[in-house]
Amino acid sequence: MLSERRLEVLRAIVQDYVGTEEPVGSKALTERHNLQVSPATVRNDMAALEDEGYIAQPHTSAGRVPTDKGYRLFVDRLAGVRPLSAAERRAIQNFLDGAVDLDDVVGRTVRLLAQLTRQVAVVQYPSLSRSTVRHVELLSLAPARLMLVLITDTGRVEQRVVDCPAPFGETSLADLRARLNSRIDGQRFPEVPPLVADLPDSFEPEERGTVSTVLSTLLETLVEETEERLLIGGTSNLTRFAQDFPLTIRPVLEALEEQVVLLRLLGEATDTGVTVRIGHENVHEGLTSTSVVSVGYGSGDEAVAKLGVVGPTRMDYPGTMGAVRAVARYVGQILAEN
Amino acid sequence: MLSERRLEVLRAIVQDYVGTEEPVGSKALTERHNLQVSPATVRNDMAALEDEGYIAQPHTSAGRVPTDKGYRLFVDRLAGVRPLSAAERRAIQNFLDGAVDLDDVVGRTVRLLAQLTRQVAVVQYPSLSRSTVRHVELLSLAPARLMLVLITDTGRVEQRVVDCPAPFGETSLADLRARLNSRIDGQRFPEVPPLVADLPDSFEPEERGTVSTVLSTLLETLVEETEERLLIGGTSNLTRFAQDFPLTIRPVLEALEEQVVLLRLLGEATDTGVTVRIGHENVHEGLTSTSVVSVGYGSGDEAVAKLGVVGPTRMDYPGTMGAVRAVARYVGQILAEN
DNA sequence: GTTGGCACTCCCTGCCGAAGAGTGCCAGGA
DNA sequence: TCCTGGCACTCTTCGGCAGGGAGTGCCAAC
Repeated sequence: MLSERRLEVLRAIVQDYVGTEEPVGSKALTERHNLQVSPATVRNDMAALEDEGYIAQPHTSAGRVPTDKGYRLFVDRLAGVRPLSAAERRAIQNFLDGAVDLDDVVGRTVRLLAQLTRQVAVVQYPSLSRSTVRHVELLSLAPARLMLVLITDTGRVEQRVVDCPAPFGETSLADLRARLNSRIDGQRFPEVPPLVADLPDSFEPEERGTVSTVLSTLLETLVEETEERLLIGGTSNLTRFAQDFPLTIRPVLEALEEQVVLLRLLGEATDTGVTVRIGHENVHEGLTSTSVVSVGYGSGDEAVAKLGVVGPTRMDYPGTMGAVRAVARYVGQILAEN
Repeated sequence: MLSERRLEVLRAIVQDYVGTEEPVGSKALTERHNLQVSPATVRNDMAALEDEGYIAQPHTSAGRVPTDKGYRLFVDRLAGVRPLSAAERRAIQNFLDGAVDLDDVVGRTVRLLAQLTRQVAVVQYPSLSRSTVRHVELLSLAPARLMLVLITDTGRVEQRVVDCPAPFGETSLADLRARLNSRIDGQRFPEVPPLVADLPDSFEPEERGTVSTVLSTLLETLVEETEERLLIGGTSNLTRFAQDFPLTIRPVLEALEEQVVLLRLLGEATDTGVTVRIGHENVHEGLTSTSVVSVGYGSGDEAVAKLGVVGPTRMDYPGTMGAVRAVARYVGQILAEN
């Protein structure tokens, strides 16, 4: 078990390294932190921390750098989440309040997050699978062509063109529209299929084909569009850690272009609190030198989507976690208000 | 006036430099290109080209590199647009054919373009200002709350929530919906305002407030959303020219995050053909060492939006122009089919 | 107008030595 | 048992310097 002071030394190393971006030595450490012991003592502690795998030396006779394991300990036991200042909170609120629609909310969120954390921000669109149906609309585009519009409680809108097997009259259309809405309004997506299964039966035989087509398109939309969309921003922040540049940044940019990878990254976030994945804890190869800080957000108690940031393992964890948590909270409020 | 052979030398320099990414000398040039003259002669030609400002030396006793002016001459007079191979064309067609809706079309296009050109791709969503109204839908969400849905001929859907000054009955709603559609269906956006100006007058006094609110929201949407959205992709391709890395790539990434800058870039593209902006021809500071190849695309004869790629001035212009043109053409077809 | 020859310039690489930062270990003291 | 000062050692970094290579510019000859 590590003594209290050794933990303190680790904390100091992490803080200094995050600040200076350079390996930190024993002398500098005693000068900048009020450790009450001499550099020699710190050296002993550092040797112990190194034996345990919490820190490492880039080369003999260089200072120490935290390992992934060291950051993990730091995040779990040595650091809290730094709350944002009142000014920052006001800025978030003001910025998000200006949004006009869902796209705008997500767009603003990603910019805000990138700016606050000075890192790459990733925001997932509110997932359809956990949202509820607010309204289904059917429009006639041509005698045998309809447009299906699906509106969710999070403000998301999906539309599909439906080619009907036979012409479908306006009155039947209004009828179908009304019945559909009365059945599935307010329902969650997974609950929809059984509720509409018998709808074709209540129509005239010659209309059943069209009704079935409409329904299967609707169900397809519900399933397909559970495929989750993402927005990312702030990639230019990657250039801030410019040292081992091309080698580090390339795979990260590539990983960020793959939705699948990102979704899995965010997917690991739990509903309840801020999740941090450090370095090699990220399975994807290109991201082993980055950390991901993510959290769920939603209009109510339950998370409907996730958001987070991706940055170097050498990041300001307390500040980043604070910013991510705060942004998620405000976005949730905004969604709830609409 | 430059002699035929000097133009040939310039073309050879551009081609070699694009291929090798290194300054090209007289000897290598005579070896790799069938110039029929000796290195010494080429040196004379190079000196002349340098006097005219078409090429430059990074330093004394290095090879020559094309200047922006050199690339310009190359693009304008020395190179054509390289058509894509049949296999490439098939690949484009297949890839785009799989798209399910407008978002998907744009998403696929940006990925395709990035992959084909191995550069950063930018695709503008079909602009609302040149599209026509296909349908307007009004839904009642609550007694005094409506949702306005606007569907365009390019398949784009915009929605807005409207808070009404007074409750609005279902029959009035249907009435308003019908009148709106009969007036503006198929109209271009700029033509809409005069067509609906007198609509409130034909309603009962207590309903006029709501009708006006709906109309102003509609007009706002038409104007606001002429604010054009963009999708970009393939930023990891920026890492391919890894030499003067952090300095070059940083401002480019920053520029790419600013919609305004990108819109202006694409906006310079003419409707008719592929436009190329080389190096300093781009006004934005961060993009002076990049070239932009862009073109308009649309479902008919007229361009409804632009797309293009951003890459180093040292790029394969004929191939890039060919790819951009081909992709634009196929996207236009896809849009026309829907 | 073209060509071969030749001197010159400049970059790149590797090598060397000095300086600096940081460590590990040891012996002495509380 | 733990802390401390001292000291030798290691390793990186940086400037200076020489050698090799690539490419040019110019000149005289064809």
